[in-house]
Amino acid sequence: MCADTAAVDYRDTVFLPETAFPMRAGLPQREPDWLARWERIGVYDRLRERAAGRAPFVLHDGPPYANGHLHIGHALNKVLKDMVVRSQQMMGRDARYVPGWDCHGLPIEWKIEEQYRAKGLNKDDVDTVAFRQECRRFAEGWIDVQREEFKRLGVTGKWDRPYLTMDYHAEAVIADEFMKFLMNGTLYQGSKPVMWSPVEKTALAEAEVEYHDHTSHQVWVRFRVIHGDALFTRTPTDVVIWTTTPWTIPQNRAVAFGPEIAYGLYEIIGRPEDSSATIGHRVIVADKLAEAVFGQARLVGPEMVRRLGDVSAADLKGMVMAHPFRGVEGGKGEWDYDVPMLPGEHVTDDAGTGFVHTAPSHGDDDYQLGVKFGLPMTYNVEADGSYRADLPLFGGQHIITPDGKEGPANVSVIKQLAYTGALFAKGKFKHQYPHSWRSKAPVIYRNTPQWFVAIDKALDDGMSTYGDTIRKRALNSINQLVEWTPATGRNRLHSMIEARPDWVLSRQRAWGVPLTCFVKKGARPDAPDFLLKNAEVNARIRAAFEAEGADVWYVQGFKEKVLSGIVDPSDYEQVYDVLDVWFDSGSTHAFVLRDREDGSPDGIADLYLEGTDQHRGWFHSSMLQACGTKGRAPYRGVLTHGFTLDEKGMKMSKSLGNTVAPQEVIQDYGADILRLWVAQSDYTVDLRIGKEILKGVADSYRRLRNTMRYMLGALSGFTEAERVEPAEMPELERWVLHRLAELDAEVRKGYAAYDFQGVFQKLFTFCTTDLSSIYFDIRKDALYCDAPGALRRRACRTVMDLLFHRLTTWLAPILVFTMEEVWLERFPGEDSSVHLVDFPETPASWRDPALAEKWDTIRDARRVVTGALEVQRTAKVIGASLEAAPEVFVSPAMAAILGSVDFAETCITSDLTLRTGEPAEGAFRLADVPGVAVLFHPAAGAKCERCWKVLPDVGTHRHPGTCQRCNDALG
RNA sequence: GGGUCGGUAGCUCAGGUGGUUAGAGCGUACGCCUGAUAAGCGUAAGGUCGAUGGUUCGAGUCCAUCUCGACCCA
Repeated sequence: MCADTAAVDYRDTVFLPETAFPMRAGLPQREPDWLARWERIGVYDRLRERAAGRAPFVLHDGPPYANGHLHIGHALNKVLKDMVVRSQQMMGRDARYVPGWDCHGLPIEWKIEEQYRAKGLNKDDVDTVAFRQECRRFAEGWIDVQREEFKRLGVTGKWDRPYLTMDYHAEAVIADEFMKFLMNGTLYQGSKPVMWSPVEKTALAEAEVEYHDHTSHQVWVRFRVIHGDALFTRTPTDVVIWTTTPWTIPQNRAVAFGPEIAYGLYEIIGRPEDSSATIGHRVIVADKLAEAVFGQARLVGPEMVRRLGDVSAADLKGMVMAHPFRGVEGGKGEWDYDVPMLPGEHVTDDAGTGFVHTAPSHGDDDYQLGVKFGLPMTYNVEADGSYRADLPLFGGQHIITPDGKEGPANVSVIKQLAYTGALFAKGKFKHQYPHSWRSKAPVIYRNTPQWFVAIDKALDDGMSTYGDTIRKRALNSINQLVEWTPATGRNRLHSMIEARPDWVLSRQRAWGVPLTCFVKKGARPDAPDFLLKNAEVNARIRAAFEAEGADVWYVQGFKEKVLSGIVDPSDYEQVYDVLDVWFDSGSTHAFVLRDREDGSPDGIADLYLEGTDQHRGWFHSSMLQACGTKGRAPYRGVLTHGFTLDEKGMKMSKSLGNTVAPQEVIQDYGADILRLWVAQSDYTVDLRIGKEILKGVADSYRRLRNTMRYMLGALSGFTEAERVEPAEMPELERWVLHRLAELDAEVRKGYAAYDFQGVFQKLFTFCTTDLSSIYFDIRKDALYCDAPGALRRRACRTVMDLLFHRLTTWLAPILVFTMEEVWLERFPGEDSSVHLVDFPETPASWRDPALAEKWDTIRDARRVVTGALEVQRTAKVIGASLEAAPEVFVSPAMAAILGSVDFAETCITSDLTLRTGEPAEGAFRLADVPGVAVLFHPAAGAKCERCWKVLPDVGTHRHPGTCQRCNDALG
């Protein structure tokens, strides 16, 4: 070749990949366009039409609370749901998804009250209906915001007609469901202490209080033993209790001791000058705490106190004390009852005296002990934090004043204790004490009448297939009727339901569905006619709610309207408590699954999917509710996911500054990256997210995107006329088809098990290790350089087409935007969408395990060849593998295998020679691939200017500088 | 404080009923290619499997304790 003869540039004759599909996605900018497009086409509704007649798959949405922007946990939850719905649809079901919102409840009520206060208004002065309507408008506002945020994640569903717990129909059904409990006899009125804010005159949930430092009074109080062993009664003997809430002393009904704690009997033998202690009196306290307790009363040292002996649990059991105000002047006999000594597991000797003053109306442990031993509840404290007016000595005094300050009650009680001689010691005590979130004022435990559902009451409702009580039905459902993902969910819910007490339904609130019932005036709660149970009344209530919503309950004259003609309205009182919002959401199965045409045929969902916290929440309340009204669980499957944590596995919090907002991820990377993060994570445990993790996800995305892009480029101009039947394909193509058949089964199995991580990991690894590094790499030569009509090239393009259909659809439930982009690049059109198609059928005949095994062997041999080339590359002998023509020494059996395929092509070398003889000296081997040795030789000949292979015949053809194949291809 | 769950390479994850040098992909480093090019291919480094003790011939895998973290309760 003459130096002045410029090499011919064959670049334009090579069939390079051609595609407009950009390497960089630009997801944040472009995703909204696809969303708009889906909305225009009406993808969700169109799928419903097309899927008519298919077996339904109903994922029932757990309603998020309509308050505030979405956080990453919402995003995780909705994306998982979306991947379930989309994959089930594409596997042939009619997968419906009706999103919902939880609308009633305290947080919204607060926001409105806050607005009132800002305007100088008081909630109590405002008409309830007007107040409720403001709450409704507030919820509506956030529903619109959240709906847009959910849609932006690419979540498909019936967004234009979601369900709301505040829909009139929903409110009617919730009331109706409640009345089922009224009618079946499980509803009863009881009372229990709840956290109560005297300032807001309302009960608070644990989540509504915050703990702050607070300085309380602390008192040590003597309870005189009046019955028991003579040892404790013949000489004045006191049991000493310690409390930081002196105001609860008038409500004392018992003293609790710890059965495992060591107690001692102590005699007072000395006293400081100004002490009120009486020499000769005796005191019982826990030994471990004795020194500290006597120290508080300034009785220090052996000259003041002497230990007389042990007091055993047997001594204590059966002991009876007098209330410290027994017989007090002006007490009018109020406290002349006996105070029993009771064993309590909650008592410790870590602090106090080893004895716990028990006021069943003012503490949870106290209440439990009271239930266990039948202690009477007291009703001494009013809603405004004052003692009831007719309480002797203290009537009307405030514990907490209306402006949140301490009232006189504590001091009055302490003075009275001192006056009666029961005050052993007193002081101040700084500790963490619950305060109202909103008013920041201290709260108290206060006994309040509440409505309960008895979960162990036998029911006679004809729905006892799984048990005759709510609890039995729930436990049997958990064990027999529900599939749990992951399996640990079963035990979790089971142990909770097994141990739970009766369900408290009532909240003293305004924004909710009222407990639609009436009580007989003057009747005791345990009287048979206490609750009005009348089907006609119920029907009227339901009809009224259906027409006008639950607000009508609060309209003047409603009681008369629904009761007149049936009973005398003046005989009954209307209940104004509202239902716990968990009852609302626990009833969604009724007004969504049962009542909507896009619900489920039997009113039971195929899947409930929520975070693990919902074992205590929605899974739980839905279960109890349905067991009372349907006799079984409202779901066949429950999937739980973990919580989202920061990169280090720590909880996210605004104060730590480690939060990741979905809006930011979408803005920086796009929703598909967020979805891919979900798919790459193990949702059965807690999930981590942060900068580095997202960067990794974006890297994976780019790798995958390029694989898709290459496929698109390779398929440029592909027509059906090129298609080749598998039987005519080279083995390499048939091996890819085999892999597709394998993957088809794995993908379907994975999606059916909601194993998105497994599905994605398998597909991603396939794209990387099988396609990018093997199949695509090998077939570049054929794709670029073979003549368009060449069988090998046609086979490759056919396989590319089959790959395209499978990969785009298999990945569509995860990467909803990107797969649509890929799909449209090939199938543009106004109505075109990957989301309108199913996973393609993959012929079982593509499976060829023998071929797969053979290609495993070939790939092992290939690794030895590449290894040998790598040595030469490092030694700068060659650069590209096409510069080599190695000699490969193998066994005859291996030679038969390698000889049956184009092994040079497989290794991307220009030539290759198989030898069955003894390997040459210095041949390259790999330890884990025995029986294969490779001796390097440079390829002989010249580099074909078109295909870059180095071949001997280059330059001998009509087209200068080409090899035979390229010369022919050029025509 | 109680119940439940989890802690395997920098990251995301595999590792049935205990058994040879603990795997994959990504990332990193280095090299190649420059006709997938803000790409592609190859090679390599990287893990006392949260810690300690125990059962066993042998433990990431079983048991106990501890530790860290999460959720739900108190």
